[in-house]
Amino acid sequence: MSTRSSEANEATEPRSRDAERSRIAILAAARDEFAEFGLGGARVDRIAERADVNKRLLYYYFDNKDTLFRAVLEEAYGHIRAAEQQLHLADLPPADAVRTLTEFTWSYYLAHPEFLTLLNSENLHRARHLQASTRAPALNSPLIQTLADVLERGCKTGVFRPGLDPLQLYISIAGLAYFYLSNNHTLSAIFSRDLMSEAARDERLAHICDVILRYVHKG
Amino acid sequence: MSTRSSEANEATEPRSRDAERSRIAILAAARDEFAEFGLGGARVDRIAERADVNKRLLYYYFDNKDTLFRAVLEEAYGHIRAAEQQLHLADLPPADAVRTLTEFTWSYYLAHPEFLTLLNSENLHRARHLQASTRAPALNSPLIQTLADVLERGCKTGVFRPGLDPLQLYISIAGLAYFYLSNNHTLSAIFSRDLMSEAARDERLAHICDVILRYVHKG
Amino acid sequence: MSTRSSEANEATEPRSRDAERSRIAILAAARDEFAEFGLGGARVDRIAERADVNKRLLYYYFDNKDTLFRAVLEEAYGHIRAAEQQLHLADLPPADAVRTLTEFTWSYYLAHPEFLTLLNSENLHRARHLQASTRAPALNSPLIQTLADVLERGCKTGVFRPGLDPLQLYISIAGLAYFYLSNNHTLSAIFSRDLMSEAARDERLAHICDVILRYVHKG
Amino acid sequence: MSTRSSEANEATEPRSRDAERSRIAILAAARDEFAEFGLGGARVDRIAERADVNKRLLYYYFDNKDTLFRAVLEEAYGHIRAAEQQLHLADLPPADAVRTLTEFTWSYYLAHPEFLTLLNSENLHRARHLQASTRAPALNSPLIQTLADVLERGCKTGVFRPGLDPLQLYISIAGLAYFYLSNNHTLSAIFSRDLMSEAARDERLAHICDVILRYVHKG
DNA sequence: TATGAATGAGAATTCATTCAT
DNA sequence: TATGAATGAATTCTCATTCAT
Repeated sequence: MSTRSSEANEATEPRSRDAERSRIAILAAARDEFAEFGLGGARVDRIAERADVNKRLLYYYFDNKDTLFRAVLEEAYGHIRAAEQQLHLADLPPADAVRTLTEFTWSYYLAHPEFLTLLNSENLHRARHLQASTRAPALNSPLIQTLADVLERGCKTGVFRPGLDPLQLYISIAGLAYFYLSNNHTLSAIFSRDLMSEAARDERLAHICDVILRYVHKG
Repeated sequence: MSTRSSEANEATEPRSRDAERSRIAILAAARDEFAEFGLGGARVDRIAERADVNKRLLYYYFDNKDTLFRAVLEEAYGHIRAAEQQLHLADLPPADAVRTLTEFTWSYYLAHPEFLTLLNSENLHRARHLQASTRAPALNSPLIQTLADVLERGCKTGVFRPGLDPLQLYISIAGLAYFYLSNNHTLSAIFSRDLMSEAARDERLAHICDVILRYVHKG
Repeated sequence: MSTRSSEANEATEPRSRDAERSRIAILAAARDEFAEFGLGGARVDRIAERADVNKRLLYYYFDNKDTLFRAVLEEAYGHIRAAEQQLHLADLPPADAVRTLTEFTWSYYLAHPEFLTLLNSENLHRARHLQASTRAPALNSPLIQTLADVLERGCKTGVFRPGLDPLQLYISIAGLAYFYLSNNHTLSAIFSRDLMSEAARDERLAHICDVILRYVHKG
Repeated sequence: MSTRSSEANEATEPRSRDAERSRIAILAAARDEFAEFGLGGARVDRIAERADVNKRLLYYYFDNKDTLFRAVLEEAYGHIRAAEQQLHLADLPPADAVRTLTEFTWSYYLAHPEFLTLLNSENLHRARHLQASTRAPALNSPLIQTLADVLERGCKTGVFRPGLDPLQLYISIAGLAYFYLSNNHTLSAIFSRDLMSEAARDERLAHICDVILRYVHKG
């Protein structure tokens, strides 16, 4: 991200490099800890340990546990938004765009389980960290607009039904993947099935695509 | 159970000394506390306060916080399963049955937000309380079988597509409602919209029904 | 002790029998619990459990934990004193009497490890239960007088040295056995040896007898 | 370690912030508390008070009460072992060496009653702290070897009997002193005598020396 | 004589955070 | 920028004991 300073600079600003490294280590450690135990269950001591920095340093960079959680959250949102941008949905035929988004959502959640638990924690706390975030507006998914455009294109070309709401659709795409993955432990326990086997996962993705595409397609 | 004294007497009784009542009060208080703060954030002291019983009594009836959480969880599952049974889906035409289940799921989650947060907590803990529960197998939703029957009936009468998987369908119905309600705080924050207004809620339910019914219907 | 009532009596005093049985069960359970965990570590709940009586009953028969401990202690002393009486040292030749007492002391401690831990507990508490005991004087070992007689007899017949102090001798006999058995765990740990194997125990007893008899014997 | 400020300054320093000093203060306080009340009866709060440090600090330096007890135990053993080394028994004539060790043991136990109660506590807990101690092997009394050498020397010079076992002898020397001092409260209560008066103590030491020396001497 | 329910005081331990350098 | 030492306020849980029948 930040353009690393040249070696010449290194001599003059040796500490800024370490500083940045420490910050990043702390954030990564905090993300893992919060993801694993939730905000309430996370331990500041463990975060420091994971980051291999002195606990006091956490408070130097971040004011307190909540601020740190907010930073982790912002980064998590930033990360998925950046990935979404890479999909370039606007360049795809409408049906491909919807399928691509659906598959991406599933894959992202699967690859980033921490994102799900972070969101669960934040919702338990009524999104108060997000509300306190100045970066929150920037986290607003521009995807909704992109998706709106896709739906409109699809409608005009006659492949999609008219009147589709991009926000509802987005939430549905997310929900179909999120619930399965986030609640997989209770679901597996209740239904005595392994929902995370490769076969089960493939089956679920196919099902989700089926649900979503049938929903948007005309006729 | 015990012959409760008349209502007139009840007011003057110094302390209940009614085991069953105490147990129930504790469970209800614990459910509320766990729902509001999660397992980690819940405070035993507050549960006792909410239940208006001596803190020590919690440990008399339940061994510890985890056991109490498990009891709450078992009761929560028992409650929704009982409600599901009341739908009598087997007695309805297939399409009505699917719509009824979808609406019920939405309504139940809406009326019982504690169920969602309890499940989130349990998933954060990898369903370890459920796994320790001897009552877990009984919590297995018999609904899946009922739903399988509904789908088969619908298929035979030509209104539903063949090859539908009841478990996938059930998870989708749940997921479409769950995600919206459980994550409403972050979603509202990110999209700067009030997703819980009556209009928004009605709209979401309509959308969900639309998604599900289009998915199951033939053609 | 108490002459059990005849069957005829049983009908008229059925409860006194159960009562006595409960008392005895409590005492036995308390003895085991105190022996295993010490006074501080003993748990009233566990004593009730061990005795298979309601916890409230402990307080019916004994006022509190300390009183119960005192009763256990008194019984323990009474038991060893009674056993000592059975030795009939006065009827034995002096040397035999000393050896018999030494062997008995070792054997008794070995067979009644609870006696050692009870005494340790009581000493940790500066013998305050014993001081509060009205039965304490009766626990005074009449053995000291008997031993004094034995020593005098031995002295007169020329087998023992003159001037031996029966109390010192008694304490030495006890100490040589007590320390080995009471501290066997730390000794075993420190010296990496199993001091409680049969061979080790036999060896110790032989050593103790050797020490004591050499001490009392003339020349 | 850290250059301690002058004594003049010491008085004005608000809080020590001297790790080593805090650790030592805690250990000393813990030793006294454990000695007085046993492991079970000791209170973490009181230890902190005695040490004049924040209770939380105990957990900073020692993980928990058991670990603290182990540390106290290790130090207590280390202390007596160090003192034993100072006796230089190898440099004394055999008979003097045995007498010196006997007198030292008595004196040490008399001056360090905490050592006795600590051992009693540890034995009540079946030496589990010692077994968990990595320093335990180092606590193995090298005295046994020294004593073995003394006995051999005495045997060769004809003053001691052959075949004496140094471990048995060591345990006997310890036991004769230990029992009298550790159980002095119950013994005093039972025999209605003050066993701790100066005269009584001198008498006991003389008796012990007599017993031990008669045992080792030839003829 | 017996018992299930209830409790206040206190126990060890945890935790986020600050101090002092 | 970094850190070891220190802390107050909880937090879960325990324990002997009493209540009410």
